[in-house]
Amino acid sequence: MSDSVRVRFAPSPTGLLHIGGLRTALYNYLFAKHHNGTFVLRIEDTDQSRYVEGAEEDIVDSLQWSGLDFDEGPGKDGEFGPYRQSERQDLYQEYAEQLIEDGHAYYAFDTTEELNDMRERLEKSGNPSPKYDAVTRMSMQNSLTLPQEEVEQRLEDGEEYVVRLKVPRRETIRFEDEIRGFVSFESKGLDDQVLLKSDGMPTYHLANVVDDHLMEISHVIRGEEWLSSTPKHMLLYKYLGWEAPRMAHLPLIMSPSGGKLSKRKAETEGIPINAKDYREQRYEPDALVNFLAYLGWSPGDDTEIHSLEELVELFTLDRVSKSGAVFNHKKLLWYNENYLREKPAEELYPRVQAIAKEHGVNPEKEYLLNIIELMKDRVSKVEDFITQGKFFFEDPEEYEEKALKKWKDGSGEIVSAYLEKISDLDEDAFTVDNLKAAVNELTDKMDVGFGKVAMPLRVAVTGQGFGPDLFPAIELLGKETTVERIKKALDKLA
RNA sequence: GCCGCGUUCGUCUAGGGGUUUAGGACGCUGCCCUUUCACGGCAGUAGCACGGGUUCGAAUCCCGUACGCGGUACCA
Repeated sequence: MSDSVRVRFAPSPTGLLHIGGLRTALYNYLFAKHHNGTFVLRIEDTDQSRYVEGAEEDIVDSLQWSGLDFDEGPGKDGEFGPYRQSERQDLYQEYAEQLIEDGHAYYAFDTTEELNDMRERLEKSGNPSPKYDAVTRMSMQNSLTLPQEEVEQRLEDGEEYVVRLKVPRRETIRFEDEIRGFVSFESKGLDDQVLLKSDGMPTYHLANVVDDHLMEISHVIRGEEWLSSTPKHMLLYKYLGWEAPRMAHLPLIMSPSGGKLSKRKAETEGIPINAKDYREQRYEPDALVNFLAYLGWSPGDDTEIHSLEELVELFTLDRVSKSGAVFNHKKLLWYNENYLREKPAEELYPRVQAIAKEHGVNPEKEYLLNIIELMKDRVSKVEDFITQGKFFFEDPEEYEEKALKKWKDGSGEIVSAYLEKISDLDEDAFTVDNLKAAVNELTDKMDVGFGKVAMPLRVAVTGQGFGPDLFPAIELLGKETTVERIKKALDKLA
C-alpha cells in the first residue's frame, strides 16, 4: 500500500489556470497513470487575500477539457479529503502546536513594521540578505526571547502571532531530486519560515507538507520555483517524524524573450497564457497535450505524435530535461494541424457546425462534411473551416489583394472561354472530371498552361488565391453558383 | 548581493567516454509530386557557451569562468 503511486496537482485558486500549471498537471497525470497510481487535485487556498472567485471551477474545467481526469479532489472524494486546504485548517494548527512542543517551532509576535525595521537595520549594517534566523531571532519578540509567562499572557490576550520554524543554525540539508539528482543547501541560508500566519491559516510550506503526508503522496512533482524551498520542507518532514515523498522539480516554461513565461510576457508575445484561452481559441486539446508533454520531456526516440494514452505509456521522470523550455507557438500550431488532419470529418462536424452558426450560416450536414473533407489538409484551427472556407457559404464580395496578382492580362479572356465551356454542361455533368476536362480542352486550344486557367478561375470563384482543391470545390458549389460568380468576376475584373 | 539550478542547431530535443562527418522535430529555403491550393516526399540551413584538466581518446567525466533562470514575504 505504501509503495503505490499517489501524486497531486496543487494549484492555488488565485486566477485562471495558466499553461505552466496545466503542464505540471499533465506530468503528474502521466506519471500517476504510468504507474497505475492515483492523481489527486488539491486546492491550495490558504491565501485569502489572493483568492479569486471562479478560479477553482476554471481549474476543474481546464483539466477536464484537456482530458486529465483526477481521481480524487473537490467533488470527487476519496478517503483523504477534504481537498481544499481552507477546509483543513484545524489539522495544520495541530501540527504547528506539535512542532512548538517539540522545540522545532516557536511563537513570534513581531509586527510588520518591526520586521521591516530589522531588515532595514541589517541591510544598512552591510548584510545584503537579512533573515529572521538563528542569530537575529534572538533580538526579536518571540517565545524564544520572551519570558514564558509573557508569552502565555500575550497569547491569552489574543495578541496576533505567527508560528515560525526554528531552522537550525548549521546543518546541511541534502535530498535527492528525481530529475536533478542530489541537491544540497546550508540551513544558514534559510529563513525561520512562517508556518502559521496571524490569521490562523498555514503558509504553503506547512500545509503542503502536512497534506502531502496525510494524503500519502508518494511523489511531489512541481515547478522548479519550489526547489529552493524544498529544504524547509525536508526539515518539516524530519521534525514531524515523517518520511518525505520523492521530489521532482520540473523545468519552467520560458518566454521566447527569456524568463519565466508570465502573463505579461505571453500577452506581448501573442502567446495564449491561460488554459481557458486555448479552449476559447479552439485549439485541439489533444494537440495541446502532446505539445506540452514534449516541452521539457521526450521519449528518447524520433517520434513526435502521441495520444494521451500513448504518453502515459511512454512517460518517465528520468527523461524530463533539466533546463527551461521556451514556448514555441509555431510548433503548437503544427501539432494542431496534425491532429485536425487525422480526425474524421464526422468527429469534427459538430464543432464546425457550431462555428458556422456563430458566423451566421447553417449549412446542411452533407455539404459541411464535404467541405471539412476538402479542407482538412490546410487548416490550422477548427474555425478555419469556416473562415477560410467562407466562399462555400457566400459569394466573394471582394477579391483578396494577393489573389488579384494571379489575375493577369489575358485572364479575362481565358476565364470567359472557360465559362462558355461549362455553361454547356448539364447540372449533373458538373463533375470534377468534366470540369478538369474543360480546362484541358482550353489549354490545348488556346495554347496556355493549366495554371493560366486554374489560377484566375480560383480567384473568380473563391475570391482567394489559395484554398482547397479547386475542382471538387466547384463541383460542390454547383453549376448555378459557379457560373454566376464567374460572370460577376468577369464584370468586376476584366 | 547571497543561495540553488541549469547551458547540444533560432526553438523543442536525441546523445551519458570511441558506434558521431553530432540524430530527429518545428521554423526557414530549394526541389519533386500535383498542368490549381495543400498534404506528402526529398534536399539544404544551422549547434556541443568558454577555459583548463582527466584520458590513448571527451558533446559525454572533473574544476573554474561566463551567461541564463529560479528563490531570497505573515504569495503560492
